[in-house]
Amino acid sequence: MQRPKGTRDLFGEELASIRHVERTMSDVFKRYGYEEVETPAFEPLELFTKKSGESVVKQLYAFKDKSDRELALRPELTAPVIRLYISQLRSAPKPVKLCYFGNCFRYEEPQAQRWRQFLQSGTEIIGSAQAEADAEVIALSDEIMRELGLSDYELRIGHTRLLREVLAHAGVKGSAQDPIMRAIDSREEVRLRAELDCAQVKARDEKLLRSLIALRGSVKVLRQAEKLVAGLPKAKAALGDLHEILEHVRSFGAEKFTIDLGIARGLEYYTDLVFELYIDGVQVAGGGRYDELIELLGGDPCSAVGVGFGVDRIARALLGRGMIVPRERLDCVVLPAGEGVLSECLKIAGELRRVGLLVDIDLMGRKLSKAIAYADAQGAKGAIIVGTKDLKEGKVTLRDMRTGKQELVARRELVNKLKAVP
RNA sequence: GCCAGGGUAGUGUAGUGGUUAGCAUUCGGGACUGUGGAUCCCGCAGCCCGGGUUCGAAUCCCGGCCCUGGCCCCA
Repeated sequence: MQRPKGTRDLFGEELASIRHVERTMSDVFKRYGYEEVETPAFEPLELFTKKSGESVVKQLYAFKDKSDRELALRPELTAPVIRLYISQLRSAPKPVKLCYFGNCFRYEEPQAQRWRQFLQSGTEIIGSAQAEADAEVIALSDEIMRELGLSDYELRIGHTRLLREVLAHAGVKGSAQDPIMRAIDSREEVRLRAELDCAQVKARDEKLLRSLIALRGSVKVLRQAEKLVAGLPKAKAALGDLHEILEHVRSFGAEKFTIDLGIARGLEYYTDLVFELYIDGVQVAGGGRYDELIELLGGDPCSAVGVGFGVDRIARALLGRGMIVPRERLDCVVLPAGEGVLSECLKIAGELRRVGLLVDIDLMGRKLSKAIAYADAQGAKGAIIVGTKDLKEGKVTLRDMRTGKQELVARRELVNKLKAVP
């Protein structure tokens, strides 16, 4: 039997790396005051089509259950978490700060760093329209990367409302902006030109737009952008928002970012701030503000900002750098030597495990020489050899697997003796 | 969905029409009936699936499945 296409079996170093990433994220989320939530792996199909339209159905694992309900495996976690908020937490004290981990599913062709089932994590701040909320989400993302030792990541920050206001000024309104936003996001000159022609954008506005999306760099580019949109108060306000967010980001202690006004995230639900995080050219996280999604999904209008992380991609980046998570070593392996000692071995293993030691025991009925080789192969620090003769005298042999030194220890002292060893 | 390159024991590989499909490693056992990492011996285990061509296919052809990567899109 083969695995379904685009899925993976996880074990060994790779799984250890993923768990390490999850643990680190979980710690940071908690430190920032987020509460963990978990939602079902499948949801009503509508939850995902509402925000992105029918076009996403072909990238969904959508199906009907035995009662003809239209369902889909979740392709991402923001919409389910927002659904949870609307149905269970709408009157919780604001802001509602949630974090989550979970598998997501997309029916796409697998390729590098892209699978049909993958792990996402993330956070959402629901109920705050303040710039400091946007800034906290960015600061948290920065902190996670630094905590993981991936401080050479690239953080790009942009603002979709800025671009949309410029388009609105040029006479392109509402959803007519979407194809243009996608073209901007693709960074393909030809495609953008075609879309702008199609929307009959005037040369002057096109020039303004092109100048804006080409802006990239430090806070200095905000000044240039301000000059460009001087005559457009709404666009200027969007820039002011971005400026304020970045001030707060710096106060939070995150200095390392690039302003990139060409980030559009066309298909997504982002309304204002947008940001993306890259490692070695691979996007590992993305986020932003989405002030319309909650209403779209049937809740009362409410602002929200959040970030999603590609857990597998981040774990892969760690492995790619040789940053392997050291495996916890067994404290000892209990080895029966001779007849009639097995039950005593099982008792010893139980006692040691109950005081928190990492203990294995030979379950293969091996002879002592093979059993010691097994203990060695498992990387155990020590072995406890339980022999017929020693046991009759109420003793067992304690062997240091590294040095090979052995000592006889009274059976009664064994637990305390081992507990004392660091 | 499309494009390119691939699929031989658990892992890594040799094998281009006729081989008991070889090697290394891993795993289990033994030499070594209470002492490991060495050595030697034994054992388990494989041609992705289905058709076709042929006296004969791991090998050639077709289809599918899966893998690696690219397009689209995205984590």
